[in-house]
Amino acid sequence: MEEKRRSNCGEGFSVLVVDHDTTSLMLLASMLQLFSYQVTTTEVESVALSLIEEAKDRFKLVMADVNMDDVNSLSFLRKLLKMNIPFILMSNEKGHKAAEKAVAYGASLHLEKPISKHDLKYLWQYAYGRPAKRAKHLHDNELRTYDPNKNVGERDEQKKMLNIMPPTERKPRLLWNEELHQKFIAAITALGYANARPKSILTMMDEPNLTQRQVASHLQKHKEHMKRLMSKASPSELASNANASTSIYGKPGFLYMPQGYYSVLSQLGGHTHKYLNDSVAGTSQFSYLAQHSTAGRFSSEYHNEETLQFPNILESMHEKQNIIPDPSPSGNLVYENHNWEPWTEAARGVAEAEIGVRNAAGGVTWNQQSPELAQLLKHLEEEGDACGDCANQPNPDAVDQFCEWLKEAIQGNDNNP
DNA sequence: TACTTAATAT
DNA sequence: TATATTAAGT
Repeated sequence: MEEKRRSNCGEGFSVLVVDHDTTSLMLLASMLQLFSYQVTTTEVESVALSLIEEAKDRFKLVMADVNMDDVNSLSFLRKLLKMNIPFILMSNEKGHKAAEKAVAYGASLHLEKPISKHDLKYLWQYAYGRPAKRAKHLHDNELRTYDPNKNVGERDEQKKMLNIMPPTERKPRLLWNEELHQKFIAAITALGYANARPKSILTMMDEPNLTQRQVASHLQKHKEHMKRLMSKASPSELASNANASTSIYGKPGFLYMPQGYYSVLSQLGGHTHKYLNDSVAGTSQFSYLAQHSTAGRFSSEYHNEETLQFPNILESMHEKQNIIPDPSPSGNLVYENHNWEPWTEAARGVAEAEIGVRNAAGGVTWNQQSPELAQLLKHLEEEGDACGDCANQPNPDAVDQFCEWLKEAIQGNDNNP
């Protein structure tokens, strides 16, 4: 009964055996057949290759006893790796050294000769390894690829063979805590969204333990987040953006600022936002903003009322877009170019949504239904440059100019409903 | 090469 | 779920 169960555990599993020594080749082949493996044999690597090429997916596994100091044999192994065919290396050599060498060349396993039946029973499991990956990691000296699906015995065997530590001792994955994320945001803000590339972000962040890939991954998620925010928060806004325009100061729901004022607003930074929130505390006027900025886990985790990033978003979106007043009599704003990347579009939408405050109906009247801007203006005129703990104080003149513009914007919008 | 995106793995 | 990696394309 034992014999019967053993006899079909390799059922339909096709193995190619390569061994210069005909005797051991035949011996192994017959043992494999005991377990119902489909066996093909050859003494020569080149024949093995042509057999593989004949039917690409035929062999799930290659077992080979090759001379690892031989150039031909090594190129054979390399080709196996390239084709992602797992292979097991066999040799008469004993001990860790041989095994280590074998695995370094990408072998899924090293078997010492003579091969026993016991070695072969679960051979098929090695077909699911990823030799190329394993080999590559070995070269990096960071073996992270234990197969947790292997049973304990095999794992131990592998561990012994490789003389390396278990996965629990691998480096823990990076946690993007708020501080790190803020650093990331600061970097892409400084670079400008349009120029924010993983490499430059990483340089800017100056975090020695951070890798470019990690930054790239985070950047990807960040972009997706911006997109999501955009589609959730203002589903119809892009459409109305495209054609509606009511004054030189904005389209419905939005306030567009000339170039010079972005940096002012940026430098006011969180203070601006905090003021706006505080100043309307208890009113529902800013409920949209609050809802918006805390929607979803990402924002609530990284943003609070004091750390919203919208001025920075505005600044950087401007770098790319160069929004200018249209000199034409219609007075409409135009964009110099329209090649926003989708996610930049999203960032812009978020920023605009937070500057231009919408009422429940989705429209805006700056001075009547959005007292925040008027209050901001009032605040700036009264306290202007008294920015207190503000690290990078805006130029007072710039603030004055901004106030002027803001005043006009409020009135102008009123004049052009 | 460095980058992006989508898909998938962990 | 968040982060990491891969695949495939520019």
